[in-house]
Amino acid sequence: MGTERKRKVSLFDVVDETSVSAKIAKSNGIGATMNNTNSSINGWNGKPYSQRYFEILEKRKTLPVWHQKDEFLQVLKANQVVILVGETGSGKTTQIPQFVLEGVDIETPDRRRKMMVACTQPRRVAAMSVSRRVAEEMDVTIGEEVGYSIRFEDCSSARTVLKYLTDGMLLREAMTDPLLERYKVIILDEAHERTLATDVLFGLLKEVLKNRPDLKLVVMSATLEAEKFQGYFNSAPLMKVPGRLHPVEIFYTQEPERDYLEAAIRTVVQIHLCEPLGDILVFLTGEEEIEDACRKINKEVSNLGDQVGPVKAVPLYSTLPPAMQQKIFEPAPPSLTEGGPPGRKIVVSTNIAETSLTIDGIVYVIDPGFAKQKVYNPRVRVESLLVSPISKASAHQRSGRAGRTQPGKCFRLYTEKSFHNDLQPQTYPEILRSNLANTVLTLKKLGIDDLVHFDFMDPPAPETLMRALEVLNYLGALDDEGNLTDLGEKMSEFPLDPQMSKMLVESPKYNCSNEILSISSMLSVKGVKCLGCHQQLSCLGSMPPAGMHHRILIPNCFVRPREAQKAADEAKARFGHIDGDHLTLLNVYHAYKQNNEDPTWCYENFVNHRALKSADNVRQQLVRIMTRFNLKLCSTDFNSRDYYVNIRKAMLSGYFMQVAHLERTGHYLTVKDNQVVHLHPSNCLDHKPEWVIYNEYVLTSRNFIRTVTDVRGEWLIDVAPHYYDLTNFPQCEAKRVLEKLYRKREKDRENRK
DNA sequence: GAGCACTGC
Repeated sequence: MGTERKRKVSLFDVVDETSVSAKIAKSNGIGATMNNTNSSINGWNGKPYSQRYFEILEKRKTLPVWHQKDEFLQVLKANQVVILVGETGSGKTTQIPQFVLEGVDIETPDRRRKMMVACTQPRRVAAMSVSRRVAEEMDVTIGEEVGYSIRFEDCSSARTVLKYLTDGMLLREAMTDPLLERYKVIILDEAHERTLATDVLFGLLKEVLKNRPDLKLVVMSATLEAEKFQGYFNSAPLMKVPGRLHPVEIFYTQEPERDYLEAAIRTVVQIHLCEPLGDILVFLTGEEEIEDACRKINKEVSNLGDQVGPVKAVPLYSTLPPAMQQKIFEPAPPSLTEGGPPGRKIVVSTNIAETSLTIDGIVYVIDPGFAKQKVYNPRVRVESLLVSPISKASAHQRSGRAGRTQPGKCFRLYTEKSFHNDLQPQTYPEILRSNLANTVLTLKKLGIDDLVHFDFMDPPAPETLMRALEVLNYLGALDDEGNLTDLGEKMSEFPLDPQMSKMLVESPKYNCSNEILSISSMLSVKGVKCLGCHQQLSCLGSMPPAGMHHRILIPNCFVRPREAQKAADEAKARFGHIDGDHLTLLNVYHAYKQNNEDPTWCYENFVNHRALKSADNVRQQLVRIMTRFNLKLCSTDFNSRDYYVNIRKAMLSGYFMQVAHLERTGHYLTVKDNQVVHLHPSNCLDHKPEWVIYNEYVLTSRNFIRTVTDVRGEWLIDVAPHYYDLTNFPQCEAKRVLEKLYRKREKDRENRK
């Protein structure tokens, strides 16, 4: 205990910088080489430094983190794990990895190859853009000494010494390289976001560090949670880097607000009337609410007459197409009259503006204190979205958005008392809010056998883990002892849910892996709903003219513009397969390929070209994995009666736990769980099948099952007899039907004899 | 006859 305390304190002691850097330079190969060679030559690629390098270097020297370089390297040298806390603007994401490269010896006995430094990011765009920036700072070509790796794109080479990658990607790498032996230092950035992948990496790295004394870990985080990290990593030293944000004044309401939407709009108008120039950022929970608020804001302000400056309220949410998202970067509208009051831009956004997207020029933030958050109910195995209060950390992050370019103000639409008493300190980490079937499969593949004693920073509910183990056991990925089976090994390699991976691995047995690949890919692309005209969506046209926004719906890949609903429905009907939505998706994919992936064809047929292109991309990745396992790519003859039957049976091999039965009352009940569900109205069935297989269960205005296909009761007992074992089945109508089917099967067998 | 916080492999 005494030594730990001493170690922590020493971090904040004044360090004699010259002696430290001298020691560091002496103690390692790279730093020494770089210091000793002519400073006009880049030690990484042997080329002379460009003029730009020195220009950027001057800017780098002004970053807060720059002044703690020697201190950081000293701490890193003395410890295996270092926790670094730095607020926005400290420069930690770009600079710390470069410091590491200077201070740590990455040479290997094989002089031709060096070890790497990895820096993880929760988002792809960040991995890409930060690595580009750092390559520029180091004056090297992106993809050479500095690279990045994200799904579908590995921009790195044998020369790469610093690699930015998504946290999910590092986890994938760990599956083939369990000790992460290519890396000398791993930096987990944005650790406070606590993504599922980061949380799994925490536990995994804690194990790996024991077996790799030469490996070092740097955990970088933005907020208060640092002490929790410190506790988790055996009192690793903590270093703090100041941020560079302007001060933000916080205001609370005197009384709780009954209607936060109304209060938010009222606050926007008040700011606009009373506060100096500067743009406003409003946080709301979802698309519908955001569009509504934008309309109301624009209307209310224009009703105030021309004594008041004009406003432009722009929506921002992830499913808005990129071209529409660009609108948030347009300048505020000019004053209506010469010398009249100036205009103001108002961005109304979901949580996307909290972390993923930064908008400069925001001076005012309005925070009603809510966000839609994923919750998982292990009992019914359903994930759903709930509007719930945000955490203190989240509120802090939101207010910080007001101080990026100048001092700002944040209006919290709740009382100060409520902030202190009601808000949780941190957002519940994702691992506590998710279905963990896929995570458990990954952990098993990573060699973690004892999940109960795995060192999670926040252990998930035992019931969630039990559910995950149960699902994987039913799927045959784990045996009864909980060990990974050969099937499970293969399944874990697919970047998909276990049900879908199982269906893919089994599909050659049903002689339809080509078709199952297409369906899986189509199911993997998310729907895009957006505003704008049809032209724009089809990727053919440009932005719609101002004021010409129509509401458009695209479930999965289908486009349905409000002004052409009938034509769109007719187009969809042409692809429709009466036996179900999965088969309809297959038809769309086939038609897309037959028409040479032509965007014009997509436009004419009301399908989203972008979605199909991305499905095709996913498909190629899945094909590569199938080929690696020697899983046959095959199809049943299209003219055979079994063509669709085989596909539907193959689907059941993975989704036999997602089946609903039509009761005599006319309602569907999910099998075993006996939940009342309704076919989602987007389905293309022309009848109500007795048994349906569904892709997802969504809780919205009612319990819906979405993307459904007709299956036969007989297939259930053929494909998944272990799950449809009636000795372990709740009393219900479905059970009685299945009993009959089993009896019929018995009789048939006797007759044949 | 309805509706999608945000990521990631």
